[in-house]
Parts: sequence; C-alpha cells; structure tokens
Amino acid sequence: MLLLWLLNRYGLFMNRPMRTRRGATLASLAAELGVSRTTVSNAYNRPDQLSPELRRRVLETARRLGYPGPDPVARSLRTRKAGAVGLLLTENLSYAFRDPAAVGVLEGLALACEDAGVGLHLVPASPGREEVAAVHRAGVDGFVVYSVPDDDPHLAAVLSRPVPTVIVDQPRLDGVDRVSPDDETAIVSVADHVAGLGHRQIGVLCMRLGRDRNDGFASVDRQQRAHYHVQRTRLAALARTFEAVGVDWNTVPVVERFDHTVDDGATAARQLLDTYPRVTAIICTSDILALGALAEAGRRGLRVPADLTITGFDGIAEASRAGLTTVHQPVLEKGRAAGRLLLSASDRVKPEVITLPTELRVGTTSAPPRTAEEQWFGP
Amino acid sequence: MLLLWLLNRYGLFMNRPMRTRRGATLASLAAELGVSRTTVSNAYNRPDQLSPELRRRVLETARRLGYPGPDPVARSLRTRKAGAVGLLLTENLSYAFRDPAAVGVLEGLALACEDAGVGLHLVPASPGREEVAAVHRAGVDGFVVYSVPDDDPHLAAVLSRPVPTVIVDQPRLDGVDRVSPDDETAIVSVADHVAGLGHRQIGVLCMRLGRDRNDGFASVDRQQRAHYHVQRTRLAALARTFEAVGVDWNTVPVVERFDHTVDDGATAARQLLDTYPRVTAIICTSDILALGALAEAGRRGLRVPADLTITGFDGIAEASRAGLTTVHQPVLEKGRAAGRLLLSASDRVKPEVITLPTELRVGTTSAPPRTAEEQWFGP
DNA sequence: GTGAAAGCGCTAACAC
DNA sequence: GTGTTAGCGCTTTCAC
Repeated sequence: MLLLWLLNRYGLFMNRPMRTRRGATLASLAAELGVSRTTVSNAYNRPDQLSPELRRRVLETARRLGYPGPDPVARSLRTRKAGAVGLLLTENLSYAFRDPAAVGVLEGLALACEDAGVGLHLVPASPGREEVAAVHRAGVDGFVVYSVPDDDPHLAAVLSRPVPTVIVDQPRLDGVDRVSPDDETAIVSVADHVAGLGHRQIGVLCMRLGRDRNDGFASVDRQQRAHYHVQRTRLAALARTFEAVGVDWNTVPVVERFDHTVDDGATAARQLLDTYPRVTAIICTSDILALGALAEAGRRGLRVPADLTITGFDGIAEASRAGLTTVHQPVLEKGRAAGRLLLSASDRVKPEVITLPTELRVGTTSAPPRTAEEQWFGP
Repeated sequence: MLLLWLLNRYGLFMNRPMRTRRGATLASLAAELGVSRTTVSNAYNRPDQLSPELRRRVLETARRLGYPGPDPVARSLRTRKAGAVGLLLTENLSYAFRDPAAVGVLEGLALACEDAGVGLHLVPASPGREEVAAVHRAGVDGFVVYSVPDDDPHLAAVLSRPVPTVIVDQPRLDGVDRVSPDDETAIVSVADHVAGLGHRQIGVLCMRLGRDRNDGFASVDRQQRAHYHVQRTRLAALARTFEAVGVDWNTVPVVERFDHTVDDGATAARQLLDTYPRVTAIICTSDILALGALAEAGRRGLRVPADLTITGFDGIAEASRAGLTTVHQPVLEKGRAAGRLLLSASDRVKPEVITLPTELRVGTTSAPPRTAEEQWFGP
C-alpha cells in the first residue's frame, strides 16, 4: 500500500497510457470514464450539474487513478483567479515577526484572507536584495505592500503588475489604495502633550530614514529628504509643533537607527544622552525604540518621568505594560482593512484611502521637566 | 500621465486591437514588434539568446504597451513550477503569531524560502473549518505542515496532492519527510530532573489532546488516545519515567487546555492546585503554559521553587528571562530545516527524517520538594 | 539569432 | 445532464 503510494507520489506508477510519467489529468480521467472533460470538471466544481451517481463514479475513479483533483495552476490560468494575496514586506522577516506592530498587521491581513478563503503569499524580499523577480513570479490576485520606502524597487515591480494593490502606512502614492493611521494628527498629539508639559530641551529617536544605514544623528536635511514617508511626516510635524513653542528645530538632536529593536533604541538613547545630557524629554517614533530608551534611562540611574520624559508610538502591548506614554494605533485593524480593501478592489474604480483613528495614551513616563534648580539641587 | 496609468491599470485603455479589454500579452507584443513569441519570451528569460539591441526594443515596446512581463500563472503552468511553498498551520493565526515557538518556525521557514527565492503561501485553515478546498487551490511546489493532529483533514488534502511534503513536529507519518526534535529524550530529561529532585507528588499541564475541546482533567485513556502525537509522546514518557520511581500514573493529575496561552496555563494551574494542593511540582508540556503556572503560583503566594517546582518545554526567550527550567529546542532551525528539506525534495527519493537536538536548561524554578514537616511548619 | 509548432491542464460558453 | 469548441498566456524543443 505504502509502496504504491510512494510510486504514485513520485510519478513512477502509471497505470494509464501516457507519454510522460506524470500523474493523471482531468482529460485522462475523462477518457478512462468515457465522459467528457466538462463532466469531470463539473464533478469537482459544479456538483449540481450532474447526477449524483455519475459524480460518485467520477470521484471514485479519480481516487483509483490517484487523480488529485484539478490542477490549481491550470485552473488559475483559466479562471484568472490565483486565490492568493501577495504581501510585500521589505524588511528582514526575522525582524518583522518580532515587531508586535508588524505582527499585528500581518495577523489582521491573515484574518481577512482567511475570511475570504484566499491564501497569503509572502514575497521573498529582504532589504538588501534588489532582485524583484520574486514579485513578477508571484501568482497572486493583488498585493498588500507594508511600509516600504518611497523608492523601493519591489514596490515599483508590484505597481507594474496589472493587479490591485493596497499600501499600508507608506509610501503615499496617488492613485493607489492605502490604509494608514492619521500619522500627522497622532504625532502632533504627542508633541503637544510633551510641549504642554513644558519640555523645551527635547531629543528624538527615529527609525531608518533611508535605504542607506545611518546609525547616528540625522541632520535636518536628512530628515527632510527621508525616503520613508512616515518618518518624514512625523519629524516634520514634531518640528512644526516645537518651533511653534519657540524651539529652534536645528538645535534638536534626532538620532536615527537603521534596525528597529529595543537594543537599538537603547544605544540611540545612550548616544543622545551622552551628547545632550540636558535633554528633558525623548520622543521616539516607535514604542520599540522608546522601550530601549526606557532601559537606557534605567541603566543611567535616571528616573522616568521625574528626570526624563519618554514617549513612544504604536501602542503595542509591551508599551502599555511598561506604562509608556504613547499613541495607540489599531494595527490589527490596519491589516484587516488592507485585506478587505484589496479583496473588494474589483468592485471599485477609484482609489480609496482608509485612515484609521489613533489615540494618545498618557502613561507614567511623561511629566513636567524638572526646573534647572531641581536638576542640580534635587526637588 | 496619472490618468493614462489608471486607465491602463483598470484595463480600459487598449491601444491594441483585442476582443477583450485585458492587457497586452506576450503574443500581442510579438505581433506589435513583428517578431515571434519566442523572441519576446527570450527577452525576459534568456537575455543571452538575442541581440542586446533587439532586447532593448522588446523591453521598450513592452513598457510602451504596458505589458507587465510574462504572466506568472501561465508561466507556472508551462514550467510546472509555482515558485512558492505552502504552509499548513491548523491553528488560529492570531495565536500562531503570538506563540514564540511557532513564530520561530515560521521565521526559519521564511528564511529558507527567501534563500531559495520562492514565496511562502500561508494556507487559510482555521481549526474549526473543515473546508479543505484552500489546500487544493494553492498553487505551490510543496507543503510544510506544522504541528497538526493525526486526523487533520487538511493534512489529508495536502498528502493527496502530488507535491512533496515536510511535516514539522507532528504527526509522525511513514513515508513523509519530517523535522522534529527528539521529543522523547527531551521530555525524559525533564522528568528525570524533577524525579531526581525527589518530587513524587506531581501534576502535569498539557496542550490540546484532541480536536475536541476539553478544558480540564484528562484521563489516562484520553492521554493515550490523544490525536496529537507530540502530547501523546510526552505524556507517555512522563508516565514511564515516574512509574519507574514508584509513582502510580493513575494518581497523577493531568490538566488539558485547548487554547495555548499564558492565561490558559494560569487557569490550568489553578484548577490543578485547587484540587491537588499537595502537588510539589508541575510539569508543563510548553513554556507558555509554564509561564501561566508561574503567574498563578505567584498569585497564590507560593514561592517558586521553594514551595513549588515548575518546568516548561521549548526554551523560548520569555522562558529564559523568567528563569524557567525547561528543555530548549532550536525552533528557528526547525523551520529552516523544513524549508531546505522541502526545496531539495526532488533530489531525493526516500523520505527523510531530521531530528533536532534538545537541551535541558535548569533554571531557578526547580528545586527539591519541601518535606512534609517543612510544608506545615516552615523550613 | 530567430521562428514554427506543440502543448501545459483546465473551464466557460453554448449546443445538444 | 452532457459534450464540443475554444482558448487562458506561456515556454520549449527543434529547425532554419
């Protein structure tokens, strides 16, 4: 039994006349049964189109011949439906799977796909790899693109394909569906909160601003030229808000990190505090970085928020556990909305942009700065 | 420009004579250029087969006509290569993405796929859904099946497809490639450790034993009939080890949980301790459950390991952070090995089984039991 | 270096 | 309820 199965599996077991040594096809099944291909096809796809008895015979013969049912690729070619959604994620997977915000999006997207009964095809695309062939090779009905830089070659490849595309977060492209939080409002709410507390000596920790690695301070020029729309927007909004309360943005240190881990957040905070020890608040463009900053503050014996205010962005579970002041965005919903949008794309004609709500969550890591006197003499 | 692009995108923009309103094809491109289809195909797939000049012309015309390159599905049909690996995961994705062990496997698999430049196709298959159509619809070159019950219908569907399959962890099927840790040895090392410390009043927390929900005590019969090979093996090995030191396994409470979360581990521990307060050690078949048990112990004011020994299984990062005594298994390697095995499947003929090493890691959650006197009068 | 012929395996009209 | 016809869009010998 097992032997037969193996032989059959490896295509060595052919009990039907055939030129090649491959398995049975719908045509060969039809021939064996003495019916037309249509009938066999119907047995699988439209059970109501043929008598139960005939259907039983077809399926039974199929089993006997080891016919595994209609070939999905051939069917896709014919029906012009791949039954899968592509996900483009230009990030190390090892990282993507560890970032709760990314996992949330992935999960939401997967849920939407599951609801629709379509597969989720992860396109292999590491950050370094310029190879976009994988995008062209993916047999999918559409793509979800998650947070890539403006000039990502994979994104260009995706857009060149004649299938609907939904971008999550970034970049912002006219004519392309998008799902993203109201980034501007969100970051402004944090900035207002921090500025409102009275902080004027601030520092910023941000994520990668370009496809090139720059682990260190980011000049205003670099900030403005950032290839990542989200970071660019957040920094610009911060600049505007603090300029409005009299802070010269040119004097505000912004530390960039290529990788996005808690450790990187910690080293970024260290770099910031080593050079600018008088900073009273660190605004981070992500919770992950903020958690790192929190760790570094602890290491230096700085009390948060008494000595230092730290804020994040995203509202991941770890952040609320740590009591981080942050902006929450519904990441799972983001992914799910993207999936739904994509799967309903054929119904629409005009590009749609879904903006998700965000919410400032004041935790225990933000407070008014100590006065200069307090700083030197204690409260 | 944008308008043109949009029109083209939605197939309304046809500058070529065509019956349908769909985009250009390789054939239409060839016609336009006055060359054969072969030449156009070569321009994409075998650049060395035609003059650079001609190739340039082809690509240039393609761009002009908005031809997105060879259709991946048609190509797959012709080449009999889908360029994707299917992943069958009969578990709520929301859970799968939260379980570090599962994420590790996923990540390793994704890495292997990335190395090979093939996509990873997540098959939509929730636990409840009996719908196996998605398996048949997936255009993939093979499947990786991650930890499903013996009688999973999706698994049956996968095996009916004429593509190679690699099973990770469970079930154990003759003739099918598999990658799994040495479960037996691993759990015995924990059991020996606990038994060696002198524990005789033990309790066990285990994961789902069948596709039916049974949140509560699991009879020996149920243990032995478990549809999940891994759990069955682990429980059997525990039974054997403790019987060997004089414990009657019939008296050992085993609490089962359908869902696999820290909270479930906590409620399971509560149920166990409420009914069997004299238990001195809780052996858990996963770190997640053990972390829950740890939390519950804290809630009850039980000191670990002074009052209660707790052990886990998997060696996830959270476990080492908590100092949990556990068995570590290389989850990332497991996924990567599965991917490599699958992608090299055509080279082999005989089924291969890869067994990964495990390692007992004694932490700070295991110690000898207090004597009866100590229990009542303190140390 | 280029082209002609021959399908890959299937489904959707439409006719019977 | 069942069969006939006509491709879906592509690659791949093999000839020229």
